[in-house]
Amino acid sequence: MTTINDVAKKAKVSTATVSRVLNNSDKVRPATRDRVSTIIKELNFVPNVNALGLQRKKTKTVGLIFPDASAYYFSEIMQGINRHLFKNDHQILISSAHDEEEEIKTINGFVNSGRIDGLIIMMPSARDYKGLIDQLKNEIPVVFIACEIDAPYSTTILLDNYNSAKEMVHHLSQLGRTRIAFIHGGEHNYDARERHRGYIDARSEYQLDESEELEVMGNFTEASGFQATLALMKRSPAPTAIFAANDAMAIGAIEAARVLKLSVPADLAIVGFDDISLAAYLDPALTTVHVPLRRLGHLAGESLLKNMNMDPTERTTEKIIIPLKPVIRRSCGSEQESA
Amino acid sequence: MTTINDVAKKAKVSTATVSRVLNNSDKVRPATRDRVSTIIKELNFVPNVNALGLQRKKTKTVGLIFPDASAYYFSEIMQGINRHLFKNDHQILISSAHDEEEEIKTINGFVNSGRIDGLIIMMPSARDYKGLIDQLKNEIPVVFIACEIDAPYSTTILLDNYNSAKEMVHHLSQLGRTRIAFIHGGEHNYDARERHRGYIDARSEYQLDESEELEVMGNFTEASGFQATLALMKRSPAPTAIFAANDAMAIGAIEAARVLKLSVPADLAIVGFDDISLAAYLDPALTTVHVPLRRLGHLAGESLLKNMNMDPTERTTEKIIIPLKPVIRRSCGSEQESA
DNA sequence: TATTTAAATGTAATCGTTTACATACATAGG
DNA sequence: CCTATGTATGTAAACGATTACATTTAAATA
Repeated sequence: MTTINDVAKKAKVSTATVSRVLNNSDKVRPATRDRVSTIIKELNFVPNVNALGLQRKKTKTVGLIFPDASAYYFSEIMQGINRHLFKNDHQILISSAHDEEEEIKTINGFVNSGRIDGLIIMMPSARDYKGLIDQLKNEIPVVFIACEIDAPYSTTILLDNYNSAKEMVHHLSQLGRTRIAFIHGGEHNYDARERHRGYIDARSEYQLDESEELEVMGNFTEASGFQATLALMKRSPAPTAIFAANDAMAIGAIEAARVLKLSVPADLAIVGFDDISLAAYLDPALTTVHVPLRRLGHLAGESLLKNMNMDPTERTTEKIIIPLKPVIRRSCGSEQESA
Repeated sequence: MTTINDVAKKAKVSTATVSRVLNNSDKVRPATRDRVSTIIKELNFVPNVNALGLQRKKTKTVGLIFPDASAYYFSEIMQGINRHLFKNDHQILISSAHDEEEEIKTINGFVNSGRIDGLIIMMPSARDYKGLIDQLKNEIPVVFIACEIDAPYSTTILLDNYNSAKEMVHHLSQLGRTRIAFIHGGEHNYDARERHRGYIDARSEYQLDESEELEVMGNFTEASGFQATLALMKRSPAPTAIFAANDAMAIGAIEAARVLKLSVPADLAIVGFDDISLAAYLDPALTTVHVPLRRLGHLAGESLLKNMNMDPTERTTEKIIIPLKPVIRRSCGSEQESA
């Protein structure tokens, strides 16, 4: 690996001068600058990031912690983050962990090792991280995605799951469905809980059937949506609509309806949440809630970068809630078709 | 940020002793070790990675370069890589770039900056990287995924796209389909090209219709599969089967068939490639080729780590080809149903 | 107890940058 | 031609760890 010394020697200048050329700061005589630049290119010299980090206490790297599961969610969000950070010459260091303990250890390592300048935490299943957060706040800026953590001096980005879920239930009720079932995504997932809460509140607000029988637990997979639907359709009276907490489960539900020889939406309306790219290509096309994942990622990257370039004393606590729009397609039994 | 000096001072020992405790090497008196360890925990001391990297010339970080698109592929593979590396206490630095020029620059930066100890390049659209590869080989170990690069001293992991595509065509021909169309994934994608090659060779090998009319270009999206199918069904005679180069396009094709009031598989068999999780839940369930992405990622991580722990002079050129298995479901018109 | 020997600890150079400060050089003014 | 002044360059100390080598301390031996 070529170092600044190699360049300095070959250019017959001191390392200080090379450094000045690299950072195109100060006054360097044009002739010298050219000579040094040429040699830098000649030797394909790239400054050592460890030395840089040690000296500047900045690494131009942000950490990204994400859960094991939710690969789809993750990759889309990450692409959004990456686009923005790449433009600003920053790198992303990723880590996913299985349990909370591992996560805390990882975060601690990230933060206190001088490895990163900022951190994005995507942890829908987070519980109580108070202690950790207190550590975080003075060190580096943090952005939380889909965590119901009330962390000072950090940014939290949330989807407006609650209101969109309500809106979806409202839409179903407008179409005359009064017995609406819900397939839950998992007790330990923030988004799933919020969607469920919206469902529950809407149910009572719009005076729909409120039996507990209408709620069943899934785990965000097609298979769980399939099983859940089989179970739900054994209730009597059977539900006339199913609201799945995500599209994958809705797809499982549609398949279950097919197996049960039920027509969707005539016999049973089915709606999902996420608007994955193929939702429009299902039969029937799936009514769902569109979640702008790339934009979410973009916002996260943007907010983080902003805070990284800010004096720590000026940082504020920010909460961004992204409104979501239902996408009405055929599976809910609505006549209209919208983009 | 607490440093080794803070620890040393508080424990009334030299930094050398603290370092020895950290690396639990050498002989440190148990009493001293305990005292130092306690203080390390007390101060929540984590060694600075930049200092470590500078000194040890190892960063316990591997780079991962991936294309802008293929989010689904990417996230699955990445999870596979991450699982393995996390266990071995390594971090992943990711970067995606738009064009080849950007990619080369990124790689150059990664390799020559002392940032990473190994590199995984996922670049199905790679063309001619000879120059770059020559740079790479002496620096750090590299694993290529889905690149048809013949790089010495590196590992290349490929899917057996060619043979599986042939097998799929063979299967269709066995079912009596002789006019099989192909929806291409894109000229600049290695996997897509290989699948196409398999299709072409199978077509001639099994004496099927070989008209050029039967090939149409897509771009791996549902929408392109949809459009491609509309176009294909205008040929006369129309194809009796469509082989889409990935599942997303197959889904688009199924939807197109629906619009055209064609029954799948009776009128038109449709098969895909990838076996995404919901393929089994489509109507009809999609016959496709299963691609073990996590395993691919795992293999990549494993191979890279192995090479990183190897004396550079002992490194070999390795090529791993992952065999793929067709998953026969209903969309091809086969009676049998397999896992 | 004095001496040898081994074990524990400390000192200081090193890794590759940046940057305050010191110094050399060039230009202009007298 | 000499000095003043500003500009270009060099010197060396940091950043936070590791580690050869030196030194101190403790244990073992006589």
